[in-house]
Amino acid sequence: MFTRVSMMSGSSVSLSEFTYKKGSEIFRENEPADCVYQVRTGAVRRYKLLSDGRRQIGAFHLPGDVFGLENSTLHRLTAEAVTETTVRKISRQTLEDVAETDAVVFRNLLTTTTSNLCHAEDHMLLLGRKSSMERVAAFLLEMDNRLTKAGIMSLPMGRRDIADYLGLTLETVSRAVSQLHGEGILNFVGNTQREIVILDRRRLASIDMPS
Amino acid sequence: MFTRVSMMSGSSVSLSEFTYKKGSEIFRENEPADCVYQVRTGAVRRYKLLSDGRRQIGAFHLPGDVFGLENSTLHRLTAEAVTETTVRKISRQTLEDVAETDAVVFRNLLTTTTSNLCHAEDHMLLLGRKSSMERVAAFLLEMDNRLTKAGIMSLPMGRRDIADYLGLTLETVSRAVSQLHGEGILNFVGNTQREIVILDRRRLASIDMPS
DNA sequence: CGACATATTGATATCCATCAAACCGGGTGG
DNA sequence: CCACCCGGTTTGATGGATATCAATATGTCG
Repeated sequence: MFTRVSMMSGSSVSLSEFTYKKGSEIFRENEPADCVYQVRTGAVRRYKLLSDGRRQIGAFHLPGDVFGLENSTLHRLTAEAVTETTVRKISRQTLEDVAETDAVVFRNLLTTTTSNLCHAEDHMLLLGRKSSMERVAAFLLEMDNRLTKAGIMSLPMGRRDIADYLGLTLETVSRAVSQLHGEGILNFVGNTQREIVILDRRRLASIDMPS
Repeated sequence: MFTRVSMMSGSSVSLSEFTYKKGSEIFRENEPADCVYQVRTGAVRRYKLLSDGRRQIGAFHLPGDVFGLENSTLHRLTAEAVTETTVRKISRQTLEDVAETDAVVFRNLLTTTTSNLCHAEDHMLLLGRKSSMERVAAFLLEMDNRLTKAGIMSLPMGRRDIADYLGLTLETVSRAVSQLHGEGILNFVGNTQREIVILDRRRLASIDMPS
């Protein structure tokens, strides 16, 4: 479970792998941020809650993504495994010690944080200004880019998670997907509603970004 | 106009001050990101546009704030002066050279980026899940924290900017502010609608975060 | 004072949330 | 193997919050 891994720079940090069952919590908002994580398999949702239960998922993390890097000593969102998920866990302190002396590691920290910021900025535009159909189209294209293999996209998350990511209700998401199916833009494969083939990326993209 | 400023660490970088007239553009989305900026006086809005004119302001930057730090070589939002604004401009290359050898400077870069991410994460919750009244209350409290002097908050931005920040229309913002005024939670002073006294922060906070 | 920008207020429309019911697949146990 | 249940999804009917359209008011600047 413990290994030593070089960080492309001569330095190395110890890290360990963990597996989380579907739905289990990885860390909670306002918990001490002791570790940084990298997804190996599965998927993670990071979200904020209001006291009455309203939830906003800020990001999904898929294999390769790094998350849990915080400024303060506390996590600012809760992280949960969407499906069975394995992660690499790196002690924050260890990482910072290495970063202190290794500019490449430090630059990677900055790059990771900046790309999270990038994503958040795009997502604010979606949440503040896009229609429900535009949101769903944007979501499908995002996931298509990140996890399509052999033309089939197998979504790890259910309609509820998608809705809470897009700032919609699950019914609205379902209706939008049904409509796209009816218009021949996507198809379902297998017997779950989570395996999707996008037939017409061009048309999806024009829904996302109306010209 | 040019000065040398120590960065709390023995290093120094050259920087220069610029003034932008109300409404003028500081940089545009997808322009090369050559410089990093710090607001000295005034206010800056950073936003994204859709092709049909819908606008989402991702953040307002007030005196002291750093903005324009990007991952790639391109800016990802457009920045404009909300009012007459002066900024300090630092060459990105210079900053990176210094950061290379000075861990304190590098850490400041990371801290700045992370606090921008922090703000974006809070704002996604607002945009995705809060009602119009909750958004306006949250906005007033945010601005109150950041720029109230002597009990009076003088908003640099108009209703249109507030609306585009909150993902609402300007009419909805205006109605919410009027309602808060009618309920005795805030008052206007002077003869503009931009100078506001918050009379009851407790009540505003309970609107923002319903318990 | 007059012209223009900005803000408020009112009337109506629309998109999406809410409430509700049916559907579907998967697992469990008889 | 089938009956049942259960979580997740789809689909339908209705309502409500906010957008839109429009008019008036207020403030700013020449």
